[in-house]
Amino acid sequence: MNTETKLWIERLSSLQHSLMRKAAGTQGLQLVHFEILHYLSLCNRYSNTAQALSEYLGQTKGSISQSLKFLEDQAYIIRQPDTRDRRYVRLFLTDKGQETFTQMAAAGLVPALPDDPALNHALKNALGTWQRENGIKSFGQCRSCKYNQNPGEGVFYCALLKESLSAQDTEKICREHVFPA
Amino acid sequence: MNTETKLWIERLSSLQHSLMRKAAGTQGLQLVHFEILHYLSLCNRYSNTAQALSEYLGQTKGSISQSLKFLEDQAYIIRQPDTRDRRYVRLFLTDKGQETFTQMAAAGLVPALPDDPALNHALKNALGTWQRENGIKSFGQCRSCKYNQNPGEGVFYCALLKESLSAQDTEKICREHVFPA
DNA sequence: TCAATAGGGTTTAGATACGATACTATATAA
DNA sequence: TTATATAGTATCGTATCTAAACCCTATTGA
Repeated sequence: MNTETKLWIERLSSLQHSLMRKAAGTQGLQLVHFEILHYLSLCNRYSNTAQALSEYLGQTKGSISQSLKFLEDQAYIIRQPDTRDRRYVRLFLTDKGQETFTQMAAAGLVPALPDDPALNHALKNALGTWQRENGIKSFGQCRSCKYNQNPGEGVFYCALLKESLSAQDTEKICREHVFPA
Repeated sequence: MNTETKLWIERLSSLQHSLMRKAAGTQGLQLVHFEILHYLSLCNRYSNTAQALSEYLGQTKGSISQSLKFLEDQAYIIRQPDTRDRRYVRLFLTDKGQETFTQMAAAGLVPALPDDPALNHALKNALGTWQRENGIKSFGQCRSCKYNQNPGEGVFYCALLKESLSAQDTEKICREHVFPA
């Protein structure tokens, strides 16, 4: 069993946690609120639900539901029932929510990292391993998903959900994301 | 600003959080208790204090103090005042604490990662950058610290605390750790 | 057709973490 | 000797978290 890699990830993880907690505090928000706004600014149109958030953040549905209630009361997000499958409640950032998140991110409160392709590659591998061994969702970008197809120039297609995607769509993170084998 | 690297680290971080929370739950412990036992099993003899734990886990002293009280009441750790500087209270795992932690770790409840030297190297760089730019402690192993010297075969010396270290000592993580420039 | 099952979401209650503050005690510096 | 800095503890109010029970909707299959 390797311990060193986990050590570094744990360390980076707890550092990022405390730094983001501070950043959220400057806007009168809790860490989890910042994380939710962050997720909603990243996820695609299939993944903007409470359940997906619960899986992404590793918290129970109930806890997420409470946080969403707070964020809706404060007008950071809106909740809209899905018209096709009325079990789903779709989540959207309001202008206020988008602006608040952008401010926090742009204020440099969250530390930047050097852009290292080798690091990205290695982290992807590590996450892929966890995903395979623990049955956990990876929430990667569509363009790194095994279901993503590229039939023409700038045209993409999701073989799982059977819908066409724009180039911009493939930058979003998705609940159904699976790494290629 | 690079976003992709941070995304992967956030994802690995929240995954590890929820997996470790589950692992702790199997022993009737909270996540923070598991993290404290973990830290105490890793840190060197200069770093086994409440203050160091507070810095390592990014939580307030008060919160850590409460958790330590619980762990001492349950006989997972003992607290001993330092004889030289009586402001310090040194923390030690009891046999029960060590055994409990070993069980959780060995049960495979915490996912393993592939041992990737490139990943370790890249993570070290990222952490070093954060450390320099945010004045945050890295808590690395002594053998990767700029104060660590190697005057002879298997003999090490800490130039900061001016004490000699064994090879085993240099595997421990230290509150005073600083990456070389 | 209609029960059975599964999935998404909410609510509630109890436990707990967290930040802030005040406080004690020890060591170091001026 | 006084002032300052550091380590730790105790307490209180707020808000989060988990777990469990529950509701609603969609799908399955007999």
